[in-house]
Amino acid sequence: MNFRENIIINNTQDFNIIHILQCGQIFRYTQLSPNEFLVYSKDKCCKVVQNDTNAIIYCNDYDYFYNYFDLGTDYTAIKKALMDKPLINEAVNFGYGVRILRQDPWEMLISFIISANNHIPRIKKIIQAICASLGQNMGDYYAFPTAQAMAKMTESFYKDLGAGYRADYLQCTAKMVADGFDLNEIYSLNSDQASKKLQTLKGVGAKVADCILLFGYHKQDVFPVDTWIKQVFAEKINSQCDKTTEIRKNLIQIYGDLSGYAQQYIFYYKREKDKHFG
DNA sequence: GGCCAGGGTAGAA
DNA sequence: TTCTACCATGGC
Repeated sequence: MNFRENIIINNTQDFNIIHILQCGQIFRYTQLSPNEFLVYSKDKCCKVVQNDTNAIIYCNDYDYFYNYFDLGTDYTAIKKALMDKPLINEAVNFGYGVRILRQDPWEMLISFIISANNHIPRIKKIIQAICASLGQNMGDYYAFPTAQAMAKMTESFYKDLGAGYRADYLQCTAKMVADGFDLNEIYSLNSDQASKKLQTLKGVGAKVADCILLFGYHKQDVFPVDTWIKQVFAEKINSQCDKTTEIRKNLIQIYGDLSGYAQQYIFYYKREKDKHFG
């Protein structure tokens, strides 16, 4: 692949590509070597090389990927502000290089509909299959397909790709967006209003809406509560309460406008710990 | 081979 | 408004 531009990041305390890619916010990337990754967004692609002293993003659209990796945000300050809050210290020390990517709302919408009650490896596989069959051929890879391209396909098409009972959600939601559901309007709404609007789309409930708002619209006052977060909440805060809405309300009360960041550090920490230490 | 996954929907109460 | 049964699939 040919890249004309590069972005050099000298502060590796606030940028670690492994933390960024494995904290559950993105499903389209491939590992080339222990420290080299290809990352895909919409119809674009970049290569990230992580070293001890710096990280380099090779791309063909400097501005897009500067914004995509949220390089204008001071994560040192965010981590400092989070550190005096409960539960977060170990998680931030572990996943210090996490950043919340500014991804495409439409891509997040489809990706997190697929994520419902699903495993991450399988989510990646289904998204890859959708791109390969409906996305524009970019030569070395496939773009994420448009709503129009996805709306043309039938439910059984998505079933054949392995989407299971989410096939119907994908078809319906793609058609609604292709028919004029305005994803840009969400930017101007507050998180509660935005969540309600997103939940009028099929396959989008409270948790999926939170993920779309956090990863697609960079709204930080939301806290996606999945099974992993539920486990942490039960272990560390309150084992009696298992109602998702109550857990979410509690966590947002603790972390406020930094909820989205806190969620990512905690999610990454919990999953990696379980992966390596059972 | 059974358990579980970045949960949501429809229908009941 | 809140609670339940049910949902397809495959990684582990």
